[in-house]
Amino acid sequence: MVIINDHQVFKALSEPIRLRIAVLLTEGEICVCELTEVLRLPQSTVSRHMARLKSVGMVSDRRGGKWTHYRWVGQRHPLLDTLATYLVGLRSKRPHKGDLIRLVRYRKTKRCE
Amino acid sequence: MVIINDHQVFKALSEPIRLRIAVLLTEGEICVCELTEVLRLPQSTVSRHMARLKSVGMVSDRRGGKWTHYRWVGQRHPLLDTLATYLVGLRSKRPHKGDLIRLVRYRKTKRCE
DNA sequence: ATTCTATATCCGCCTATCCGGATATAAGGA
DNA sequence: TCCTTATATCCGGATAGGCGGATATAGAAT
Repeated sequence: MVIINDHQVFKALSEPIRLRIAVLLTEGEICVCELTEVLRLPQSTVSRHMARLKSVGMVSDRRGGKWTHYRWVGQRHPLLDTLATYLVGLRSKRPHKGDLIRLVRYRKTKRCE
Repeated sequence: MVIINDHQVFKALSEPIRLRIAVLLTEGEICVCELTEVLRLPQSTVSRHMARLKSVGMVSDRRGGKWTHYRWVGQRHPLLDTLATYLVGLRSKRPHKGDLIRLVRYRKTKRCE
C-alpha cells in the first residue's frame, strides 16, 4: 500500500495528458495500447505517464497476456474519491469527450485480452 | 473573469507551499505578511506563490492600506468548490494544523488592517 | 527457435519552475 | 519630505519534468 501525498496527486493531474488519462480511467480498466491510440501519442510517452500515476499510487496495474491493464484505485482514499467524482463530470467536455469516442471506436476493432 | 484551466489548478496545488496556503485560505482572507510569518518563508517567496494562485484565477486580492488581502474565489466554480471542501478536511492534519495555530497566535499580536 | 506484439525503461535534450536576495513600488506616519 | 512597512517583481542559478527515439524485456504465436 503506497502512502499517497496529496500534492503528488495534484502534480500528477497537473499534466494535461495525465488528466486526460485520468478521465479515461473513470470508465474502467484501460491498457497502454488503447491509450496510445486514443491519445495519439508515442507508446513511450504513454508508458512514462502511467509509471508516474502508478508511483504516486493513483492506479494499479494487472498483467493480462501481453497487455498491462491499468485501473484507478480511488476506493477508500478521500482525495482520490473526491477527484474521481469530479473527473466523471469532465467526460462530456473537451478534450475528454473526443477521447472517449475514440476509445469506444478503437475497442470495436481490437480487443486487448 | 479568468477562465480557469483544471490542470493549472492542479499544478498550483501540486506545490507543497501553495497547498498549505490554500488550506489557510479556507479560513478566510489572509495577507502576505501573515503568510510570511506562518510559513516562515521569505516574503518574495510568498508573494511569488500568491501571484501564481492569482494568475490561475484561484484567489482574488484586495488592497487595504499597506496590506494586500487574498481570498479564495471558489464560489460557482465546480472544481474550486470541490477542492475547497476537501481542503477544509486537511485543517486538522499536518502540517496545516500547525500553520493554523501559528496564524491564530500571530493575529493576537498584530492586526493587518 | 524465431518472430511479432506489447510494454517498460534509458537517454540526451529542452523547457518550466522553484529559490531567495536584491531592487522597485506604494501607502502611511513622523 | 523622509522614513518605515508591506508588497511585487527581477534576476541568476539550480532542479524537476516533459519529450520521444532507441533499446530491453516479456509473452504469445508460428
